[in-house]
Amino acid sequence: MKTPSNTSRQRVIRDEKDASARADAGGKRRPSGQGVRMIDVADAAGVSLMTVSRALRQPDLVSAETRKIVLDAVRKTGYVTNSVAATLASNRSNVVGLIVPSIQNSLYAETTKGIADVLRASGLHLILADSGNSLEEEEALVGTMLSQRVCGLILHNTDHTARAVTSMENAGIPIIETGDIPADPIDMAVSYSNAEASSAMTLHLARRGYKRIAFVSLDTKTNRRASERLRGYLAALKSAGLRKDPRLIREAAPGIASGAEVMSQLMKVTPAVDAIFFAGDVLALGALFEAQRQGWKIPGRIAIASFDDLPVLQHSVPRVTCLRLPRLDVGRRSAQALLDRLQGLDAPVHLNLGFEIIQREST
Amino acid sequence: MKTPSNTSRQRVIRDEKDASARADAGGKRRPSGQGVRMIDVADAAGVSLMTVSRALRQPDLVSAETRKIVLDAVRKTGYVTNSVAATLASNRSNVVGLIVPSIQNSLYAETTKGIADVLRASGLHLILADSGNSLEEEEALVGTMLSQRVCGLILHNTDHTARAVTSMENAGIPIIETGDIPADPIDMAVSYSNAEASSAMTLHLARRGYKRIAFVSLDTKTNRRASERLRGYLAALKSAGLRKDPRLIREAAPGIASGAEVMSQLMKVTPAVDAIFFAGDVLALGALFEAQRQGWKIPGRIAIASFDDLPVLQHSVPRVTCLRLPRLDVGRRSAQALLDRLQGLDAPVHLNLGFEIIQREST
DNA sequence: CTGTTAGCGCGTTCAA
DNA sequence: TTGAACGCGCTAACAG
Repeated sequence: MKTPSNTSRQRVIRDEKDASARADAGGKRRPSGQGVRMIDVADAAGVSLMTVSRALRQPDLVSAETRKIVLDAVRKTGYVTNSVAATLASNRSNVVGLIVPSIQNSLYAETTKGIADVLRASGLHLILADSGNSLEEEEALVGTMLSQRVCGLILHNTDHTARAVTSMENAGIPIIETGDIPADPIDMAVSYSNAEASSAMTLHLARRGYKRIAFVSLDTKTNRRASERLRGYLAALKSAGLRKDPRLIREAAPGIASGAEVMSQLMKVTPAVDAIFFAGDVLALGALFEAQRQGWKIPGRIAIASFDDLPVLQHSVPRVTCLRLPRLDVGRRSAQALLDRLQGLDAPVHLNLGFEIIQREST
Repeated sequence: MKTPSNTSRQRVIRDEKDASARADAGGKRRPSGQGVRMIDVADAAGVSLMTVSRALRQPDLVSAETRKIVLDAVRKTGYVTNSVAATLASNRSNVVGLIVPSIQNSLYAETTKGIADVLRASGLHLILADSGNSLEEEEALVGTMLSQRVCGLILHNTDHTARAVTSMENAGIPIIETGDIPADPIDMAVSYSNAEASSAMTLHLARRGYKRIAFVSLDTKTNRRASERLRGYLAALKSAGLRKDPRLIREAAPGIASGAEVMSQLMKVTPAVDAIFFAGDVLALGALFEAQRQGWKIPGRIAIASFDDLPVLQHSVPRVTCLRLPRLDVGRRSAQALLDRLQGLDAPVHLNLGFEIIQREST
């Protein structure tokens, strides 16, 4: 994405000012809370260390007055639980690992949010990392997360290296895969089906009378979600009795500019195209802007549908027909399944949360 | 944001299928890697535990052949470092805490990405949480992160409760604040100045000849970044010799729909307005769509500028004049400053990374 | 209800 | 270059 050529830049401020150093910048601040151990609290309260431990973690097992004395001592000393030591001693961790393909992508952020909310309500925390869509990177991240002794792992991906799979199988913790319905899940899966959703949208377009429906996605070779969407599209074409036209099937790099480019190309190479299904990223948005620029009426000249129901597509001109995927819910349910399993409950192993088609002005 | 009334929903699939339970769903998988301790590797390799520890962490201190034997044993046993125990024993942690106002907001995601990348390159990990713009929630999160013994903390916020500040001051770890230039930083700060940026954009609009410049932001009472932007706007008005008109100053909820709503209101109540500076969130985008819908020419009838240089504003019709904030860089530099401090270097205490104005078609 | 004892798995520090 | 003892700060299990 280059800066548009009609852009003039005004550099207003562009310097780094090292503010005058703080007196204590070297880092010799008094760790008045850092070094306080549970035993210090116990001494301050005049009780044993175990009483402090109980007062903090199982208050019911301690008498009300003792509890008060202990909590006062905690406040006074500025004690902060050391959950590293707690994890080691109890062999029970309270952090969950999450690996997403890209931190920046708002779609994953929604799932992340759902996960974080549910976990926090149960006192668990989240370690987040992104694989940059690389399986090798994912493998490395799985390793470091296991080394952190996470109590569970959630992956927004269903393809993994053999070694990553082995590590996870051996880890003895709940593993959740999402982002698609895996053929052979490692442990549990919570998602929607990309193939089903893609097929449904294609059929929806066919039902509305479109005959030459183009399909645009991200790279199908390295991205399972993209290839599943292509599969769904092709299946739908067949069942709708439309013929497959290779010129109408495209792959695009992520990004708005890329969507505009593909749109422009399709219109030039195959003017007979009457609908385009953008099955990924923000491609549909770029196409929409390109159409505005060129004066192509949507849906008069060309119809546009998108895979994800991005907020911007709900308010654009025209509003864009989309699939609505339960991304937030996928996050919540994933976290819940993980919690259930941790509590020994029989958590559901597979969960297909489905999707909806949102018909709007663009088709 | 309600679903537009012209939307018809087609529920295509909406069920949860509990797939037939896995044979071992109860969770009795063999933890063949989980229970492997360093001592087991040592036994397998016929060396002492310490030799294994060295072979893994300081390979140079071990002879080449011993190293090979140990690494083979590690592979054979499926050993995974227990960094919980390592942290406790060495009193040195390798996770950094990050608290952002909202995980879903892509603006924060960019900074998060910059942080994650730099940290990973140094073998550190990230614990992420969002405060939901609540200072109380932030205080709680600071507590839990300190209890995890993070080796550093990054906050995308410069306002904190007194107790949160005290905790952080006492923690004895590097603390980085960002999102604005704090008047009295806890430790280090890496950011741009919201007031400066807002002022610069307002002056930019004035210089281009706009006389009645409206200002729209998020809630200035609870959001320091918003109030700083308002301050910058007011200062710029004064220095440009424009008078302040209360009807031209608005606050809006976050979201595209909200931006459209404010745009519509401003045009109705004060038709003389000739430019609007949307100082937050995706408000400018909503305004843009509203203008498209109403047929108001941009910038002929009304000019629009935005605070953040969102990708969508770079490709919209028209392209929107924005401030470009170094969000990715803020993340990278924050992480770097933290790393420097951890290594005992004299890291810069304050860093003002500045900003640029990107003049585009909308003004 | 409270205290005591014995580790959790590893790194530090020393000695060999 | 390698090994042995000790302890990191806390919890589990039991005793009182």
